[in-house]
Amino acid sequence: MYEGWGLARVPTTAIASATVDKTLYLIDGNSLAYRAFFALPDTISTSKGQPSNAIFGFASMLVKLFTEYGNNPTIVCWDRGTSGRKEMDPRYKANRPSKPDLLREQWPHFAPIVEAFGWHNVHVDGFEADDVIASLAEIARTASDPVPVVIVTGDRDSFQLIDPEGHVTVMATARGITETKFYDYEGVIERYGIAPELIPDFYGLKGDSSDNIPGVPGIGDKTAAALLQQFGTLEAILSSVDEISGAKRKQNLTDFAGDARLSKQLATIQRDVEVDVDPLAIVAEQSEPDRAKLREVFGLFELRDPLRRIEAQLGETADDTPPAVSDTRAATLVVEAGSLSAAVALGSATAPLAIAVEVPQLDEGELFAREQSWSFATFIDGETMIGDLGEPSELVQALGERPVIVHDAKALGDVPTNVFHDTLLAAYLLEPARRNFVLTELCEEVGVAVDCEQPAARDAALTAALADVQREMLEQRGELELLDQIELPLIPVLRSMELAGVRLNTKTLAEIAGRVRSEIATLEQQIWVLADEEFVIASPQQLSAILFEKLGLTKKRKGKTGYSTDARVLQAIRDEHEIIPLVERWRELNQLSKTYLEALPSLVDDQSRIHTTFVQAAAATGRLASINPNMQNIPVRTELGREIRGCFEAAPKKQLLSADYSQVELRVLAHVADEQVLMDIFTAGEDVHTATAREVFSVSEDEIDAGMRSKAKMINYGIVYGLGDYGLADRLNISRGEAREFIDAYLARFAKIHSFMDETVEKATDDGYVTTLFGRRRNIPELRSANGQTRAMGERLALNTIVQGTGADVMKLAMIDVARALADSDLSTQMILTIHDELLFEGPKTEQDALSELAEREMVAPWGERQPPLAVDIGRGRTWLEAK
DNA sequence: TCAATCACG
DNA sequence: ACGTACGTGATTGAG
Repeated sequence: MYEGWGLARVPTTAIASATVDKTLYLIDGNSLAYRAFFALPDTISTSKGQPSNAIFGFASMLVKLFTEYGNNPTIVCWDRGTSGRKEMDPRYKANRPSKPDLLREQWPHFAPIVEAFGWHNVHVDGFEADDVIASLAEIARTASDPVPVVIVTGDRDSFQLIDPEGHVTVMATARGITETKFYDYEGVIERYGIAPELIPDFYGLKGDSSDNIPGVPGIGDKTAAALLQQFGTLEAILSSVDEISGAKRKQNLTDFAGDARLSKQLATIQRDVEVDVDPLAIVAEQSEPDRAKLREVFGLFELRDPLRRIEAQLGETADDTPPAVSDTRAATLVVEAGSLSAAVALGSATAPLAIAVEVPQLDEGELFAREQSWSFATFIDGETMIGDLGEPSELVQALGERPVIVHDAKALGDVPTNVFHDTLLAAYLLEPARRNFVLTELCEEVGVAVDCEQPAARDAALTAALADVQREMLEQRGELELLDQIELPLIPVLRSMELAGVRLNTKTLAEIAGRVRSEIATLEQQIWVLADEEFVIASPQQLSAILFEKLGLTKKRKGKTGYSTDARVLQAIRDEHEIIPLVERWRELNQLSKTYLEALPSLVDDQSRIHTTFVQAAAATGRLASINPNMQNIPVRTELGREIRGCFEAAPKKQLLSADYSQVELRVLAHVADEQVLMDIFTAGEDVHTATAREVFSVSEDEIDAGMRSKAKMINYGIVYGLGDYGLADRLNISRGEAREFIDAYLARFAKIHSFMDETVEKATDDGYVTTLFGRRRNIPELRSANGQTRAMGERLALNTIVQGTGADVMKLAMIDVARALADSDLSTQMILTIHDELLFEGPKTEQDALSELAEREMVAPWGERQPPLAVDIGRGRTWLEAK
């Protein structure tokens, strides 16, 4: 038996014939399509929300065949009814559920994929794919000059077609679809203990539940194989029942002999079906894949990786077919070298000019790019000009007020004054859950291509063409305004915050670090003593071995690799052993030490300031992300965490001011659900958690204790995240029933929230997506999953995306307004950080009163007259800790 | 490269 | 039978 796809494992017949003859591949299309569908999550879908998991899996399989076995003559066979076998026994395949809707939708698209490879689709009315395969294989096998055949399928009954001469072998999908096993004659004997031609007898005895073949009761894999080994065939077994041990088994074989014979017939694949293609002619012909069609069909379903793989393979075959071009304006490009000023003067001064900068490729071992190694290009109306730069900011400078189209404007360092369109941000709005936004890939997907050798010129032309397509798509989705009014104006705001940075008191931080390091060392020794051995505390596997096996503590949840040792588990077993509190403390200190105390000091500039990078195209909900370092998760909750946060401070003679929205997400929820009770709570300026406790527990204000408030707080957060009773019970340490009662009480008291949730889910399931109050859209393919758990996830995503996303929209608008207001004022204060619902400012103390007023005003402005109003809390101080 | 863990909102 | 609240990024051990 051969495992895997490796070329080295192709049966010798295939290798020997590769130069002279060719191997015929016969693929069971139905089997592969079904396998692909069930092996891959049904949340895989195109950016338009079309399910594509089966298409992806099916195409991946064909790509694998092509790239690893070469372009062999290939015929994909499809079912067209089961009538032949159905007439024998109406039970046959009777209990098979009909094709799932999500698969049915994808069904028409398999055949074109096959054709794009230059391969053939075949079906015969009244027969299943394996009958057609068998008949074709028979022709190939019995030809005067036999053609080797490889059958590709997920169904085991095809094994009966394997011949002892090695002409016919089976490549069977194993786990998933990408993994396969090769079976030849010996391989089947090894696996089943019987020869391939006895497979029908085998199924006659044991039956096949998936096809509803009855078989003989009480006989499974093992017995069937053993009996066949002993007696040879089903008939021989049935006529020698007397020799078989076991009264019950004897009886069954006698009583169900008819069923067994019928079952064998049902499992026997027909080899004499008339097929109107000649496999030998197909072997003789020399078909080639249609590159353009491959790009088209793969592009249609956004099969990026498979397309890349097949393109790489085709590239080696020296095919010089130019890429398919749907955008003719960009098709021909005359590259001209020019001066910077000439390049930015292309076209009319008010028309958007596309630009691209070529990043210098560092040679191996080279740490810095050579000077003058940046090149750039500008493009408009088919005209392009290239040139060299010292750095990108020269180009940005020269552009002045000229409207610009660019991919990732913020990455240029200096942001052009007038960014008309950013293809990165547009792509993000179109597919917010996407992870990579590579210009050339985005272009390929929408059918935009440019024939041009010069990289910068090509990218500039691509950017221009892509922008046109994107603006049209955004317009149709109602998201163009979101780009023009929010994402684009935000770019320079973010860039100036990145440049400003935050000052870190490295001296204080170093003191803390030293203290923590020694405590960690002490803890480590104590933990090792208690464990009676030295081990890597940071390894969950080793820790779990110590805690749960060596010390025998109570195991709680378990994950994929073993028992969980996370904070909640440790807290639950804290009293069981004195090692636990030490581990908990070690964990806290080690985490903070590694992530912050040790890492941050190396990131400061000569002003002792840290500069993060805000990623505008990261979070599926519309929020910003912060990297290198992440300034949005600086500690604050624990004592040590607060000490660390206290190390972020204002520059000398300056102060920090923090302005954060109070409960934005709950306010957004109250608004979008139009829930009057919740709106009233906010309008009255009440503490929302206390008020929620009052409403949910039906008690008066003065009966509410801290415990009730914290429970209400959990419920409030839970609602925003889409909680279930189990989750709430887990967090509140109460029974599931009690949690259910709380949730029911909440939804009864805030009835509009309940109906909003129901209506949102219903509409989102219909549409396939949700939108925020400001029109930001996110596809939720999970809602149409056949899996209930996945659907439940989709429901939570739908709700949460509206609330979290609307909050993000509001904050982005606020940042733009605040930045504009600051620029229009005579204040020197700078906005330096954004942490989802908080803005951090740094400036002279004398400006803080004016700043407070400005920040509050501009932060609530985007919300307009909506109810309930938004509220902003403001704090001031030398350090971030004091200001919060 | 992935899973586990934990920092934040 | 299974798994259980949304969104991120950084670090680490292990395969």
